Amino acid sequence: MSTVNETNRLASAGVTLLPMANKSPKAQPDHTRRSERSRRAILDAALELTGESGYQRLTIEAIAARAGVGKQTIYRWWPSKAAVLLDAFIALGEEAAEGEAGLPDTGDLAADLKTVVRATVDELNSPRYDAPSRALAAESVVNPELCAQFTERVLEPQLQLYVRRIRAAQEAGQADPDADPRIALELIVGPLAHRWMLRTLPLTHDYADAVVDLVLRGITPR
Amino acid sequence: MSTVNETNRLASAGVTLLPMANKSPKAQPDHTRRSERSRRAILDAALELTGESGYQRLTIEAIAARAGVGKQTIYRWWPSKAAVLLDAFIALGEEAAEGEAGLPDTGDLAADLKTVVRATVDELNSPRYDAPSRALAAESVVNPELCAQFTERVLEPQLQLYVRRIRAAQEAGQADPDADPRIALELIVGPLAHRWMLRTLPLTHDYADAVVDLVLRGITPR
Amino acid sequence: MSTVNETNRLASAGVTLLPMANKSPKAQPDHTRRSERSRRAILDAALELTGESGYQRLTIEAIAARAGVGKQTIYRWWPSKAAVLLDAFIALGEEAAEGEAGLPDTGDLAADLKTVVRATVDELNSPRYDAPSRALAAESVVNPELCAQFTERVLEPQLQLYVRRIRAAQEAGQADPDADPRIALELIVGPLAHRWMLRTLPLTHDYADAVVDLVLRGITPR
Amino acid sequence: MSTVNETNRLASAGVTLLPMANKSPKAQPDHTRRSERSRRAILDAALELTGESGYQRLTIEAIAARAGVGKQTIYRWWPSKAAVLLDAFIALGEEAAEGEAGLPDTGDLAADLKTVVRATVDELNSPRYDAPSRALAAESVVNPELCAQFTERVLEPQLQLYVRRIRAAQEAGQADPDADPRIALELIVGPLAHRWMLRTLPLTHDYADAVVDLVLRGITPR
DNA sequence: AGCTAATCGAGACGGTACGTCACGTCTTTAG
DNA sequence: CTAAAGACGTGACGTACCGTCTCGATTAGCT
Repeated sequence: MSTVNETNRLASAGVTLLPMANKSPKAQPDHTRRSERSRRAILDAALELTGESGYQRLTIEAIAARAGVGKQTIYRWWPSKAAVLLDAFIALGEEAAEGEAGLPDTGDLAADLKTVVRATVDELNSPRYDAPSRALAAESVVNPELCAQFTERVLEPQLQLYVRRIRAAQEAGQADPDADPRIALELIVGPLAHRWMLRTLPLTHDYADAVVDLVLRGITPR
Repeated sequence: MSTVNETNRLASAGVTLLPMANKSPKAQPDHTRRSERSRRAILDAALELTGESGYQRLTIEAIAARAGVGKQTIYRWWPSKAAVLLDAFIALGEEAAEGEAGLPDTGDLAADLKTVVRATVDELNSPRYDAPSRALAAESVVNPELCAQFTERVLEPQLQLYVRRIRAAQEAGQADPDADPRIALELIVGPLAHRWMLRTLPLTHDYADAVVDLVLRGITPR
Repeated sequence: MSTVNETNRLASAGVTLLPMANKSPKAQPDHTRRSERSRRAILDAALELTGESGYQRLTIEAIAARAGVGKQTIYRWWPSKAAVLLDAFIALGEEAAEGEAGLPDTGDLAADLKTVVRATVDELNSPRYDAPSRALAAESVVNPELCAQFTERVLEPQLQLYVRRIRAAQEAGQADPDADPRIALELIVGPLAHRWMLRTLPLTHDYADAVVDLVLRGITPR
Repeated sequence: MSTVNETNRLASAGVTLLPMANKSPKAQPDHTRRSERSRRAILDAALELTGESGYQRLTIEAIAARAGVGKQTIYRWWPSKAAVLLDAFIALGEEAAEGEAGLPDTGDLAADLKTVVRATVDELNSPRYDAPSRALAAESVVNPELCAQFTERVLEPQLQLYVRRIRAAQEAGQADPDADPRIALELIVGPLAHRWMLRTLPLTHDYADAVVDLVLRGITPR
């Protein structure tokens, strides 16, 4: 994952140590010839297997077998099972998200946040998303490279939606203009993530509402 | 880990399926004969190795080798490397904590919380604690049994200290008596955990202070 | 076994490295205090287990468990599982043999040999003796110390009975006085053992008779 | 080993329990891709190690290490260390035997048999052959599957040479046509094997000669 | 009859090897 | 050239036994 991207970054920046030998250690495979069929099969298999028996028991060999694919085809395009799962998870998100514009803006910040936050709670509690997202979260805690990819491609785009919605509220005079939207957002997302990850207490709509209420009380203009 | 406790719980509750055969599958080893020397060596080795090369590369075999111990001695007393590390981490905490009474109570809730929260930030940023606590957190995300142990033995005791301090503030009239201390606490701890786990942004004293301020604004009596 | 005997041999030969310390490495246990009950239980368990699952799967731990005995009680008195089995096998033979005088002597050498040889065939084919005697034979092929014990205590006493009977026949003029009884005996016993050990062809009474006939034709006076 | 052959035998005989599922438990590895280099290294290592420290102390791990090979490469092609050693022993024999036609036939049966039998004695006494052949013999005594392979691939081909030579002698009128060559042969080979295996007395040329003489006296035409 | 020393059942311990699984690399054959 | 297939060297897994050791609790044999 990092390997692929770093190499790409370097290559596209024209950074090569040897005149015509940017293939020296390991040439990048030719993306134009890549089999889309295999790619989909691999991502699907990774999601299925993670759901069936968990990330710990997920193996590259099992993915290859389930996808009807040679192991090398996985190693050629991904650096680790975590990277496969990340791509699979993103693909999963894209299916669902189709044309999602951003957070709703009805003019009522509290209502809009609760709408979104309840949806997030439902997603985290749904079996379809639970296993892969837990896997990616856990791996991210312990694997900085994967974490960077995960936050960059999945998490931050989501968080920026909150930032935008809160800024809009500030401009509309519904929130204290001195409050830092980033911190406000983390006060909403952090507690939900905490309950979900460490299972301290059940993650419910009521809890989500309470969190939003408390935070909004903190950033309401006085 | 959970196995041990559940078995004990069931046994002490008189719940046995076969009249006198609660020893059938695998008798518990005899704790009175346990070698304290080996136990310490194992916990120390687990911490050292986690610090040196990370949890992923941590191996039961390496722990055994470093500790000068047979593998079976580890498997006899712990069900997984995660369980070993949890015990090691708790032992590590006990050394440091010696006679720690609870959160300070100077009468100024904001100041007291900031004191504690800054200390937590320092601890999370210290190399000594970083590797093992990340490992346990990551494992907990994905392993409910370990998670239960982790929250029960490490996390919740800490969180209860916050609950007590906030209650004291409520009784002293410094905090809204209708606010739920549990939720307030999670609004403080959750965001810190989120930044630490997913490395979205640096985890600093300033951030901690800002979180505390925002939350306190939410529960200050009006 | 070898350990025990070598120690004894050295000790009785007055070979000691330290003046009064022939107990230095490992004192012999006190035979007068030995528990007969445990000894029997161990020998019985060894035979049973060998019969049930074969010598290869026989373990000291299983013997101890079956016999209701500590492992140390076995290690105290025997140097190896082969030695245990040898003692067990000898005890088994003694039960059967009670007061057996030697080979029959009806005056007809051929008939007498066939009687004995058929009985041997039956014994080798009986499940009771098969497993332990195969185990001891196999071990003897590969373990000279055990082999020495096995031949000295089991095999040779049997073979000497043949020698005596053949000598008697020579004195009675029924066999060539120049023939070597030892070689004659081995020509009878060797082929039976060969068939039994390597299972080349079935070991039957007819085969035994044919062997005896052929050998006797070789040593009949001309 | 036996598994492979039996499966093949059954399959080629059309004996299958399930219609098209003779691949269910574990597909045979692909013999065309087998590494000859590894095969040789494994067989050599097995012989060396058996010679150095005996069959009992021979381990699959040691073979793999010495051969510079993964354990799995051994387990993929052989079911046990005994099977490895059998193949190694056969390879050893093939080197020596190159173009060996059979027993010599000078017209003098006694002389020819003594020539062969003395050579066998020398071989059994040579350190090069001693350890592996003892190991295989011992294992065969106790392991019927290996025994079947051993007799089929090593022992019987040798024995058949005797049968042919004795038949030739019968046809030439030098031996009793009524004598059973198989039994005669076993009377020669059995005693030698017996002395060698159980070390009752030294295995010498003189003994071999005496055995041949005695047997021939039994089958000489009267 | 009481003392004392060895044996006993039990089983934890440091080890070695087992046979299996999965890794990531490499090679072969087919398209 | 990619892809499926899968053999290979490597290394960790969790288990089974090894032979040694340390624990009370018998249990003799000798005062």
